[in-house]
Amino acid sequence: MRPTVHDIAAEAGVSLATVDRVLNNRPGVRAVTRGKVEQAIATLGYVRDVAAANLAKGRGYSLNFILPAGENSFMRGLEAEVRAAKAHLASERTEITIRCVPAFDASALADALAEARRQRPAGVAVVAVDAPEVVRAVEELRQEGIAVVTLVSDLPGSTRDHFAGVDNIAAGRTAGNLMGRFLGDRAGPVAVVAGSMLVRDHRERLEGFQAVMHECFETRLLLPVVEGQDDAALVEKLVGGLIERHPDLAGIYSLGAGNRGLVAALEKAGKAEAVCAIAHELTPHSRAALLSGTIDVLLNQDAGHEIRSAIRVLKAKADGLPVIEAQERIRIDIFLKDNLPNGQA
Amino acid sequence: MRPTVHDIAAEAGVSLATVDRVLNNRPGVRAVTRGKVEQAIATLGYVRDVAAANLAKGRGYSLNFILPAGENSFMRGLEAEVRAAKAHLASERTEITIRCVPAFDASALADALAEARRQRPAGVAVVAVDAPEVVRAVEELRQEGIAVVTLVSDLPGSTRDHFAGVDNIAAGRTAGNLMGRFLGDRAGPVAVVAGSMLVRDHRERLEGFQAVMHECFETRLLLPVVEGQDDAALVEKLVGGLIERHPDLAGIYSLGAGNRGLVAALEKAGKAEAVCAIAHELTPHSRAALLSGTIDVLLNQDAGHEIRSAIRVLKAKADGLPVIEAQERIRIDIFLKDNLPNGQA
DNA sequence: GATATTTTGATTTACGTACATCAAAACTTC
DNA sequence: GAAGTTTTGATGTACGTAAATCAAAATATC
Repeated sequence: MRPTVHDIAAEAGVSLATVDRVLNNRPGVRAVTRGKVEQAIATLGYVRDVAAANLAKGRGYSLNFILPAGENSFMRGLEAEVRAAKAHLASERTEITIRCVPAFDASALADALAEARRQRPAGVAVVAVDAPEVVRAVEELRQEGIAVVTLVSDLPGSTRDHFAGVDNIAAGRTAGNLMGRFLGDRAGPVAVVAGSMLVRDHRERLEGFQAVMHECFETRLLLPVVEGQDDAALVEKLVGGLIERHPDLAGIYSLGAGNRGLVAALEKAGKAEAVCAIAHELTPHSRAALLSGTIDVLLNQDAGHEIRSAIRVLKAKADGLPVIEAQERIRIDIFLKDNLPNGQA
Repeated sequence: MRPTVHDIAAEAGVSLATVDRVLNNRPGVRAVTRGKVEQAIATLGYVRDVAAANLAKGRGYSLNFILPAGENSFMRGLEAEVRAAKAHLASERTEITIRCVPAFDASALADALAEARRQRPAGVAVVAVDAPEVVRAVEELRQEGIAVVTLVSDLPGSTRDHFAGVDNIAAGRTAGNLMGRFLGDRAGPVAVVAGSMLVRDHRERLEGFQAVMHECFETRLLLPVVEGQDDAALVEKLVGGLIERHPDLAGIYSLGAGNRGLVAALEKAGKAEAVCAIAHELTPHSRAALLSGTIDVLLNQDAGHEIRSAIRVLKAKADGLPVIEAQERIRIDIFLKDNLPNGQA
């Protein structure tokens, strides 16, 4: 049987009340007595039963998730994962609230954060927009002792407790490495389609991609970046133009959303096979394109992992517990058609 | 506030005892009354507080892990992850016991399973050896209501509750796809080094690799498989021989262990750059070789994820709860030097 | 050595659920 | 409608910890 507080009291030769004072570091215990209790804890190997403790404290965790609204299928997938976690955690004294705000709108996000603060949750997870007013709103949350985790897109310059997302520079480098190797000696330039250079993760992916191309495949011509605003129709038009202007186009790296447009343009031009296409995020559409061969590689961040990691971290921070960084690292999934998971998404 | 059993009783206009009878489906409740209670549960949105319930039940989970002994660094990594989980779960009424048995020894494994049965744990996780006596031992555990999860290597033909490991056919296919694409038009044959064809996961990786090479890169010559017994010295000798006999060797797929030998042979022959090497499992050595460029791709299964998944599943099964298969799928990590995690391992 | 102060003990209640007991009420059945 | 059976209520204890109260003991202060 695991030792309880009673066992500690007996072992240390003190009362239950004193053990409680030591365990919850309340005042009124002499150093000698505290030592005896700590000794007993050590020899018996006592560990506090967190479930019982939370029950006694009447503690619950209330968490707020703030996500961008809109059609972005990755974000909608994220939201679905939050809802799934919410259902699952209902039995574990954890209550989750979801709030959607217009995408890329810093002031709307700052307002949402201010409102979250009024609800005094234990923690807030937010897909950050990189702007000063957002940083300020986060700081105010932190000052009230509310834990903050940034999700997918980080907020440097703030004191957020943690970032639950992938290393986008590494993602871009990975795309560059694969592009360079897949093309081998084949001639022709490589194009890059971004969503918007205003978004931090896109900037970082581009940075990584260009770095590797310059370091390792310096003879390959990189065309100037075009911005598709994560909009399928615009992406299709832009990629169509690229193919027309560069009939020998060898590869395309699409580091934002709007993959439907990318796929449509490649297939209409009959370039599905000839052009090596690397894109981001596994969705039903991108999955189909990977299987058909139009897309050659998909880089992905697992939304479910990000959400569950964010929740674990928020709870730990709310309890003042340490976080195991290695366990919370979100990996970059590389999907070829041969290692696609069978399930949904 | 979340509703409690008391709220249900009040809402349904029955006593606490009746609510309890319904919740834990004990006998002695008329259908009408049961209906009233269920209605109240639905309207109030009651969810049982599992922490409080476990506390009341005095329930704890005792889990047994049975792993292969020996020098295999992947297995030692697994064991380290089990120990880490054990420490972490001490505060959550979960007790983990680890037992190591000689590798590839079916009867020793069957004995260990029989002994585990005597301890009557809630669940057992085991790295299976694919043999009839092991299947029998697993069946006996299952008949006593003990949950069983196979780890890393599955046990088809048994009624184990779950397999926590990667799809090794997909892993082999992935290796084949990458090998074919990385080589492109470069001439030369490809060699495969396995550990032993007696081991199921090695057989499956080989099967996947060969399938893709034949389907998609049919002009590429595949040399006959050599078996290195997961032994670094033997692997080094075998690979050295391959390089001598085939000066134009283009690629090597090492689907087992003994990567140290692979790396040594390639580097001694001055073929570190020329030969495309794909191997399995991220260890300090393979990591270094990936960074230096001797190994081009590492496929990996995350030991920590496998262990934590096994624990979640065992607990769920012990409670008779459903498992979210999508959440428990163990992915195949593909590591290039650009997306290596920073941490340990 | 009397008084003030700090430290400790003993005891109680609470958290939300499980489980047991015994009595009371509601039904069957003939 | 009496006897038997099933259903329901009322109540208490337990799980391991938190938190509070008040009294008792130990120590410090002058």
